[in-house]
Amino acid sequence: MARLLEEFGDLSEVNGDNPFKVRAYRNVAATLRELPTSVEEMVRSGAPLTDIKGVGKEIALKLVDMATTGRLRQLDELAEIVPLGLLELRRVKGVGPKLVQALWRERGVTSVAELEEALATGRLAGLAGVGAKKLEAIERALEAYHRHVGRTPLAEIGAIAEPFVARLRAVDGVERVEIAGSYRRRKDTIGDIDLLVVAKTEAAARAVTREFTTYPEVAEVLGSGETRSSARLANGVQVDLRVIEAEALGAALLYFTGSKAHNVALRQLALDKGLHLSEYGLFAEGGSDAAPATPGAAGERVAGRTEEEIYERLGLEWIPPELREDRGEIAAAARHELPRLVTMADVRGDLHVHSTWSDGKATVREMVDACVERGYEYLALTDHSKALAMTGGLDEAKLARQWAELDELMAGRDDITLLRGMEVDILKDGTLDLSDEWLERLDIVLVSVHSHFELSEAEQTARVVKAVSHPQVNVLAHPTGRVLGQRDPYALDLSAVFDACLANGVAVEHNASERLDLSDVDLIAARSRGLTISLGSDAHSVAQLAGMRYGVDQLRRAWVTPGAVLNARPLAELRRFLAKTA
DNA sequence: GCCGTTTTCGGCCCGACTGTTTTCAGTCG
Repeated sequence: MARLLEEFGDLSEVNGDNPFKVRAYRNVAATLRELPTSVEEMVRSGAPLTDIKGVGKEIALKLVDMATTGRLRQLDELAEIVPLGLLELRRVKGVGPKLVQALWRERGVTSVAELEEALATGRLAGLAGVGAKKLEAIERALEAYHRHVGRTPLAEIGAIAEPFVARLRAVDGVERVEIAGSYRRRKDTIGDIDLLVVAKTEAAARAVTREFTTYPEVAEVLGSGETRSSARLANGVQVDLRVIEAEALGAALLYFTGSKAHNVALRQLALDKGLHLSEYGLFAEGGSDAAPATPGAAGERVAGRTEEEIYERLGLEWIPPELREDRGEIAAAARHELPRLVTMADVRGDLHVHSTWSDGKATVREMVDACVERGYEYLALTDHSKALAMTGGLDEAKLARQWAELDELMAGRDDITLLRGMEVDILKDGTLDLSDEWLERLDIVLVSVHSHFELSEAEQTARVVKAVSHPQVNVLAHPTGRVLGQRDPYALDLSAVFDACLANGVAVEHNASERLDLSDVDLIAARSRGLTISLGSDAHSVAQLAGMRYGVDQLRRAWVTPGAVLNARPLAELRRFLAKTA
C-alpha cells in the first residue's frame, strides 16, 4: 500500500498536480511503512483509518480499496495518462518535476533511454530554462544514474567516511568536523554522507573546502560555494560538506542529522512556541506588528551552539540521533521519558559465533580469545548443522568431537564462559536438523532458515512457527532472511512468528552482520510485544565480532533498553532463560 | 489531500546553489 501511494504521489507530481497533495500521499506512504499494525487488520477490526497520521477521508477510501482489491484504481487510471518512464527520469539528479513535464510535454521524452537519445541528437535545444550547462549537468547525472543506484550498508559507509573526516580534521584552522545525516542516526543503509565543518577563519574555511574538493577519492565535484560543496566519490557515494559558524553548530548538527520528519516536527514545535528553527539557530519571532522590524534579521537567536540548548529551549530533553525519526520521540522527550537505550557497554557476550568447525575462518580458540579481549563474560559457539553441507555443518558425531575439543580448550580457564550452541537449520517441513537427544544437551539452540526461500507466506510461516515451537529452541536467528543490498526478506507472517516465539520462551535474534535482520521497524514490533532480543554478530572471523556495534545501533533505533536484550543479562539470568525457567 | 486550544479556509519547513536570467525558477537536501 505504501508503495502504491508513493507511486501515485510520484505520478501526480510529474503530472503537475498540487504539490501539497503529492506530499500528502508521500507522508501517508512513509507512515504506513512504520505502522506496527497492518491496515488490513485495522479494516478487519473496524478501527478508523483516519486515526493514522495524515489519513483523511480520501486516502482512507483508497486504503480500504487497496485492502480489499490489492490495487489502487486511481493509480491505474493515472498511469494510463502519465508514462511510467517519467518516474525513472525523476531519479536522474537535476531532473525535477518541472523539467520532467517539459521533457514530456514539449519533447516527447518519457524515459531515461529517450532522454539520452534526445541529448545525443540535440533535440533538447531551445527548451525553456535549459542551457548548455544544464545539458552537461544532465549528461553527468545520467552517468551517475547508471553507476550508482540504491543505498550503501552502514558499515561500508563508515569505512569510507571516517578516513575522509580524519583528513579534513587535519587541515590548519579547522575546529570541528562532524558526520551528520542518516549515518549519525545509524540507519542500516546510507544514501550519502553529510559532513559539517567549523573553521576558525575564512581562510581555514576555504582551505577545508579545497581539501574536500581535491580529496583523491573524489571523482567529481558537483558544486562548490562558500558554505556548501558536494562531490561524488569514485564508488558513486555522494558527500556533502557544509561550513558552519561555531554559534550555529548545534542547529546545523540538528538540521543535517535529520530525519526530515523529525526536523519538520521540531520546526512546528518551535513555531507553536513563537520561535523559528533553522540550520542557523533557534530564533525569537521577529517583525511582528508590535515590535519594529530588525533589519536583516528575523529575530534574536536564543539557541544554536549546541543541540542540547536547542532541545532544552523547546522544552525537550536531548534526543539521541538514533531516535530522530518522528516515531514519538519528541512527545517522549517532552515528558522526559526517553528510554535508557542499550549501549555496547551493556553487551556481556556474543550469542552467535562460527568457527572452523563449519564455515568460520578462525578456530574456536581464536574466537574465544578475541571475545575475552572484547571484554565479554560469555560467548555461544554456534556452528552450522549438517543440512548446510557447503559450510561443513555438524552432525551428531562431529558435534561430539567438537565438544571434546571445547572441553580441552576450556579446561581450567575462567576468563570467559563458553556456551555449547549450534545454529540448527530449519528444514523445509519445519523440523530441525539435529536429533532431540542432542538438542537437549546443547546449552543454547539457535534455529534459522537457509533454504527454500521461495515458499509461500503460509508455508514459510507454518514452517518457522513449527520450528520455534520445539521445546529445545532458544533463539530464532535472522528471522526474515534479508541481506542488505543483496536479498529481500522471504514471505513470512512475522506477527504469527513473534506470537509463537513469545508463547514458547524463544528470543528473536538481531543479526549484527551484513544482514541487520531484524530491521529497526521489525525490532520495534518485537520489543512492543515484550519479546526478548538476542544479539549475535554471526561472526565468521575475528574481525566480524566487531560488527556487534552496528547491531546495537539498530536496537537503539528501535528504542530497545538493556532489559530486553538477552545477552545484556548476567550469565545466571541468561541460563535461566535458556532453561525456560525464567 | 490533510488539518485545526487562534483557523472548516488557507496554510502546508526552509535555505543554498546553479543556471538562466537580469530578478527568478528549479532542484536539492
